[in-house]
Amino acid sequence: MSSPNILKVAIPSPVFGLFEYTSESPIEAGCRVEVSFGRQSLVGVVMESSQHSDYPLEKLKPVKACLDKTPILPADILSLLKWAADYYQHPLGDVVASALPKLLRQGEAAHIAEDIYWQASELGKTQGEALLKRAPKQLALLNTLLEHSPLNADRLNALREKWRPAMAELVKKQLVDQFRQNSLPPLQHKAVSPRKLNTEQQQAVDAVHNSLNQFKSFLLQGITGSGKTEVYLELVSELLARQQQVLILVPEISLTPQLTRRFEQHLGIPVAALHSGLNDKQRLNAWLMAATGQASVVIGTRSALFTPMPKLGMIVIDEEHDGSFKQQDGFRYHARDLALVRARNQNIPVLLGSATPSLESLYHASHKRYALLKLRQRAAHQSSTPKIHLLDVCQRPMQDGLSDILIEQIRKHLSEQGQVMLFLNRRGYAPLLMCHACGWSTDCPRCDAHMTLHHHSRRLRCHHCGHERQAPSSCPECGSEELHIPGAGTERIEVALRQLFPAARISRIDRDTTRRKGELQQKLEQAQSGEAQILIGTQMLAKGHDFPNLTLVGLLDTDQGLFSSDFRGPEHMAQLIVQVAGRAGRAEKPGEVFIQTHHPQHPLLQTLLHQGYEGFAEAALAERQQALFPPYAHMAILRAEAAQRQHAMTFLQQALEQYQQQNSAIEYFGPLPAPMERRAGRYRAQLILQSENRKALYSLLKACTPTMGKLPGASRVRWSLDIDPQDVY
DNA sequence: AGCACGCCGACT
DNA sequence: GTCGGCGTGCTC
Repeated sequence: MSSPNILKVAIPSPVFGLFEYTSESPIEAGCRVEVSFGRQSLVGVVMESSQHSDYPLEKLKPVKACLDKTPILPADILSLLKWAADYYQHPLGDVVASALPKLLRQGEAAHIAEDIYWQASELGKTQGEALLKRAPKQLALLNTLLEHSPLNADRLNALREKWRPAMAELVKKQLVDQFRQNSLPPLQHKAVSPRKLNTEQQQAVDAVHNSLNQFKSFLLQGITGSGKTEVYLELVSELLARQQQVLILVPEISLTPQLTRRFEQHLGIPVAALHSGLNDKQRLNAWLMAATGQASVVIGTRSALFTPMPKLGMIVIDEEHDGSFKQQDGFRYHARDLALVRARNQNIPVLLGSATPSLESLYHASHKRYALLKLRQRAAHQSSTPKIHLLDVCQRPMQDGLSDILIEQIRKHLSEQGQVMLFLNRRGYAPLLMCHACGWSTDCPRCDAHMTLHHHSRRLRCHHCGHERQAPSSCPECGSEELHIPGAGTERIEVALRQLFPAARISRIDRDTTRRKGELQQKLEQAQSGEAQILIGTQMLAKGHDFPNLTLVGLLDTDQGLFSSDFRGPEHMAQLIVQVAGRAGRAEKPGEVFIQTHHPQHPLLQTLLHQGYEGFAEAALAERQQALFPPYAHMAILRAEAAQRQHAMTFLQQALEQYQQQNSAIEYFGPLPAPMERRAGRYRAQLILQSENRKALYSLLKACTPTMGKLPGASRVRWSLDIDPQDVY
């Protein structure tokens, strides 16, 4: 009898380190195993197998079952996950779990589900047109099949509506063959029309092209409308010709469907999309298609970074400055940063694209860590950069957050058949309700925040914890009926606009009006078709959408962004302004942008206006350097929340003392209560760690984090460590 | 995170 | 006398 195999297994549980099990037969790293863990049964992933164990052999349990014959996570993904768990100091089991689709986490078989496919038959190909003269719907469907076949229900739904009755007829007439199979049928590539690239686009393509099959990072900085997507398309097409795969990461607010369609149309191949709109089964299928190499292109949000791709040749991060690449809870990784690690491990290029690159990326570009590729020209159908006006609203007549000048401009642009887009980063009707007689206001009972008034539902809602109640019609403190409604949110703007422009078609796009699935998509299409004349929305309207008829953009309140307490506040504000300004204007219709502010002399606005985003970035980076903020220093935040303020603070104090015993070159700020201390009834505090020496910070955290839970105060708090935090909130 | 064990208050 | 509150500790 040979000695049993010892497996080191990553368990989906918040404990640091691996757990060892025995197995009669050897099991490869990357396979899932079912194991008993304490009293529960869990699905874990084998990370290593060996013949030796430091743990007493008789205490090891045998694995209950091996779920995969071959690894579902290949060696390159396993090593990326190990690296990430170490860098972000997060339990490996949890990290590994986040790389798997839910169904695989639950132990489902790693097979692509059997599906029904339809394909034009020989008869259909030759006789279809003649036989279907009097059945135009069936003929149209048959033509779709001839162009794209074979197709399954998912893809047919994407291409046509109400196709099932016609399909049934076609099958009955034997013009279409129907068959089941559990893998994607061989793809039919359709002819791809060549893209016309301008000089800069071609130079960008060439630069990346010359670095295929080696690790190199590129920052593609292209102003809005300069055709970054064309560059991606050209490169992807080149990689497809080399039989390689491409991974494209996009921000969370769903641009995926548009981009997916565009890639499918231009490349003539199905693209595996991994975004929030999928159900578990679809997600698993898309993941498996990528992992088996059947899907050549994967477009997905943050977590798609961990998709196994055996022939990966390039990674693209679109809108690389976007905050949604950073996970904000649990395993707090940054998909853009990890994409660089993956590309380096696999020796492939990585392309970061943005009109407004993050200051980090510009910093890396200026230190030659990234090659900078610039697209300065707008494509032919685009107009020159729009004209930007700072609108000083001090002392000006305002109506529900709209200044008289802006209202006049809206009127003018509407009369000239232009489309208008207004931004306000505050949803609801008004940020609070206030008693004119006694000063009472609608404070949330569970948070240090006001409850927002929602006019339509006559309710008050806290946007931080979800607490909700009926809006009172008189003051609950003094009974006065004189309730003051200060400030404006998107809902109020919408109401005001409907009164001012009763004939205009107005569409509001924020979290309240796009709650249901597909609603955002539908509203955006309405906006793109020009059906909506005035669009009012929050940030979600700002991301990457093209509105062909848009001539006027208004930013209704920039002041909150100018004085944000977060060190990234100015950067985000500048990116928002540049991104939305870029949406305005076309060749025949120049665009105009109006920025309402009480602080037109603010240096951020002045620099941005006169020196552009690059001038702003340079100034902002100089400020970061002075204050020793990232990217000039490395930062981590230890956060804690508890039912009592003192519990959170005490725990962080204990952690600080533990850190200080290590004697590193680290600066500490805190422990301090969080900027909004109370949220959902819990008190939050934070301890900021900062150092110019990344290694020092890393080894300090590595030494302390795994035992952090053993501190005496730890049981009273929920704590988390955020490496390279996005926000200092 | 689960899920136990464990030692003190108000119920049939 | 028990049911159950959540503090504490462990999981190969």
